Amino acid sequence: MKYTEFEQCGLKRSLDLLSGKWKPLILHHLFHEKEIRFIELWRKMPKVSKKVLLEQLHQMQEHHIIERIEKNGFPPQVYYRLHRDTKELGPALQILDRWGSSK
Amino acid sequence: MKYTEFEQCGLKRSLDLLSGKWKPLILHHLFHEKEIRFIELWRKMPKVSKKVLLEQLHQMQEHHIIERIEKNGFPPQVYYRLHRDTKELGPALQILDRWGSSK
DNA sequence: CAGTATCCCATGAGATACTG
DNA sequence: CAGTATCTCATGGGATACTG
Repeated sequence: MKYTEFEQCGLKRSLDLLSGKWKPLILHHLFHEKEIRFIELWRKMPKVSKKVLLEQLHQMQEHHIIERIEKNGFPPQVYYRLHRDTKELGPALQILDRWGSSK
Repeated sequence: MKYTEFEQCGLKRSLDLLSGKWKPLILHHLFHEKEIRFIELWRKMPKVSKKVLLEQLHQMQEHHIIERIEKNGFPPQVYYRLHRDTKELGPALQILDRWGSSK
């Protein structure tokens, strides 16, 4: 994500990081469940292809918005949860959630 | 903006409405200045084409995020300001602004 | 189960010129 | 000054099949 002199606006940065077709939904679920297994998350979002859901998750990992936890064994078990820093956003996201529901 | 059964999440709705390449910046300016003339706003964002800036503004109008005020005369004078409802977002956007600056 | 590899397409946004 | 009209292109995301 490029970040030039004219885009040094924290708000833009945040919205860029949090937007994306499925990221808000992912956040929504992770704020409710704390830790979700990949397959569970996928089931809650039936219209995304696995590829795209993984893309979104990987981007969010890169940006330290979520964390990936792998538990060894077969079949593989992978969980996702919010990153520490992201929890600060709780109050903000709640306001947005309410505001968005009335729009 | 389509809004199907699987996307009925206020957070998604909000982020969809507020994101867009230049919308966060527009919000940033309007939260600081209350009312800005189009040409002024454009000058503060030198890298957008007029067409695109207008597109973003018009979408934000449609979604009742901002208001357009036209003052008669020639040359035309058009101002933009936040819509009432949008001001509720102040606290949320501030959190996001701070968070985004540290990312 | 979790993740990759391909191929395809719609849409957002850039450049530029024009108008009332 | 504010706004429209064209044309162009990158990229985000969809469908599907495959792998460790």
